[in-house]
Amino acid sequence: MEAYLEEHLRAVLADMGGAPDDFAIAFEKPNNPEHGDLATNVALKLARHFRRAPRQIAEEIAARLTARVDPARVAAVEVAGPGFLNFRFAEAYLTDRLADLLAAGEDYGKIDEGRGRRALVEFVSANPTGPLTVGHGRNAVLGDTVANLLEWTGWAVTREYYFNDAGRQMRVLGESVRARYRALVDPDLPVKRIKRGEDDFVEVPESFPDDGYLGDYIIAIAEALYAEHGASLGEEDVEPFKKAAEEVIFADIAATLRRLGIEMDTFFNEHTLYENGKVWEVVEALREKGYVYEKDGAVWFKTTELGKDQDTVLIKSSGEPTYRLPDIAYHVDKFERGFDRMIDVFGADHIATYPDVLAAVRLLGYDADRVEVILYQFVTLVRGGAPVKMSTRKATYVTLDELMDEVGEDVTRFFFLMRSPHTHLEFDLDLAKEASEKNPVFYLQYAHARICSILRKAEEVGFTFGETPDLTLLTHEAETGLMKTLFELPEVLRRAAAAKEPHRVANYLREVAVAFTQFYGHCRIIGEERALATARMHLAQAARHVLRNGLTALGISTPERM
RNA sequence: GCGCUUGUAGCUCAGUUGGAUAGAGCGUUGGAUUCCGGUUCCAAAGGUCGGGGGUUCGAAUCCUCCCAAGCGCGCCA
Repeated sequence: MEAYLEEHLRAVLADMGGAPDDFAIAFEKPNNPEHGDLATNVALKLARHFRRAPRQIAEEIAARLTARVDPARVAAVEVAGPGFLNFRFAEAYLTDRLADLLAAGEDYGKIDEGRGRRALVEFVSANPTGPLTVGHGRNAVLGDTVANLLEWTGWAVTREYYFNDAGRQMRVLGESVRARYRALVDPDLPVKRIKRGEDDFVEVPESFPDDGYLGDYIIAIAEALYAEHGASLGEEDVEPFKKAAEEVIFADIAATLRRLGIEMDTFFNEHTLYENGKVWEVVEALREKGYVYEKDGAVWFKTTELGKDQDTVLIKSSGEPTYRLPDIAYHVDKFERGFDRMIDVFGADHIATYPDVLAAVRLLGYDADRVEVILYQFVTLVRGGAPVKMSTRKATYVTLDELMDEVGEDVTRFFFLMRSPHTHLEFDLDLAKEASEKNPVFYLQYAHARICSILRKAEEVGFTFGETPDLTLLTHEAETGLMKTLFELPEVLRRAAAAKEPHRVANYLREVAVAFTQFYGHCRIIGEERALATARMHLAQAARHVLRNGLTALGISTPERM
């Protein structure tokens, strides 16, 4: 419709003496229904160009446009306010689109904008040092849902998890397990106390690292090792302990993700970047460009020349790279794999690192604009009205699994999605548990279940989808209102995907549910005469498709009964 | 001190490319319902869009200064 109107509008403007060459015509959906179905401000924009009052220009455009457009599509062109042009759609246009929606069914909302192009979404990317926490949850759900949205808009998407199992973190993890294991082998070994928080101490074996991981899962891993190997594990080598911990923890992470409906396509181990030499190639390439130098035995990246106030270290004087270097090499690898778009999801604490990575990638000749970052603000967990400090190492966290146990998988996903990624998310655990019955996700699922119930019942009393409906019977305000809301789905999904903001879909679905309940309140199906009932059945079915497709894109289930 | 993000109703948050009377949920108050699912609906009250200045036909939205909060600013990741 917008393309149709734009075409005629441009023709009209040409007749009136022409608009500037680069003149953009924008349409918007008015908030106020009295302002029609679509509006444009072209007359306001052109006031200066034509040197006439906007209102006067609008009148002339409206008159010329009315003579051109097909009355079966556009019922009215009106001038309002300071010079807006408001368009009112013809009923026939609505029913045609409803038929299209019903024909598309479970594919309604899919567009092929990204057809033939490949996107990589990298998310979660937590090192396997412990179970996923609430903080990871926002990352996981955002990444997966953005991937879904890209798929709905035609992209071929790869979901990737990047991790490092060779660094210091992992060594400490192995040492933590080993210390617990030793205590099992010899319960009489001396113990010490580690401070976990204010007046909160934990008793650990003496060989336990001071910055070790205190979670109970470490003890469980040690117990499993003891059960399997007895006292036979060589205690000097930390490797078997690390390996065992990594395996167990990764399996746990994968299970948590699966529970959330997330299936990764690839797991990328940072280690491969050392094995294939990519890391050193990056250093040399940057050195050739003149952006690398050595000082104090370390290798530095001249980020000051890129606008930062300090240079950054790529390789420590110990010879060990900092995380930044493999990060750069990793992104180079992504480019070499030929992705058209690369999306990184990470928390606000990583804000400082990615400009370096992008700058390096750009220096190496890649189009850094293809790398997009979803930077989400932190989740503050609130329990009993007070914020909970969370640390994986100190095991003072709430795991994602615990959260799902408490509020359910669908609520967990929806909760992380209903707000813009760049606002701080206050997660009140007590409220989340207690309010589960009035949680917005239930409202949406309930609307869907109710539609299913109505359709079941309608079929029981003899109405059927086999009959071709006469959709022109749908003229009630609640019916046309519902239709107009339903038709927004493709555009909402497109914009949500483009902006990488799933919360737009969540907000929209609420509008759909509201529009449906209004329809439900005013228009009955069972009890109406056959033709009208059949038409309304189809409208309800259309609402069901939209709710289902939208919720599916968000990764949320759509039960037929609740 | 510098950088990024945020500041909108009592609370939690939407607000698209600068548009018309700034919206929703929760909460509060009042009301509806013999009904296809009461996990429902309707209505009211509630606003200095953090503050000042600027840009223009028009600003919550863009620019600038100030205030406040979160995060970051390491040869940790």
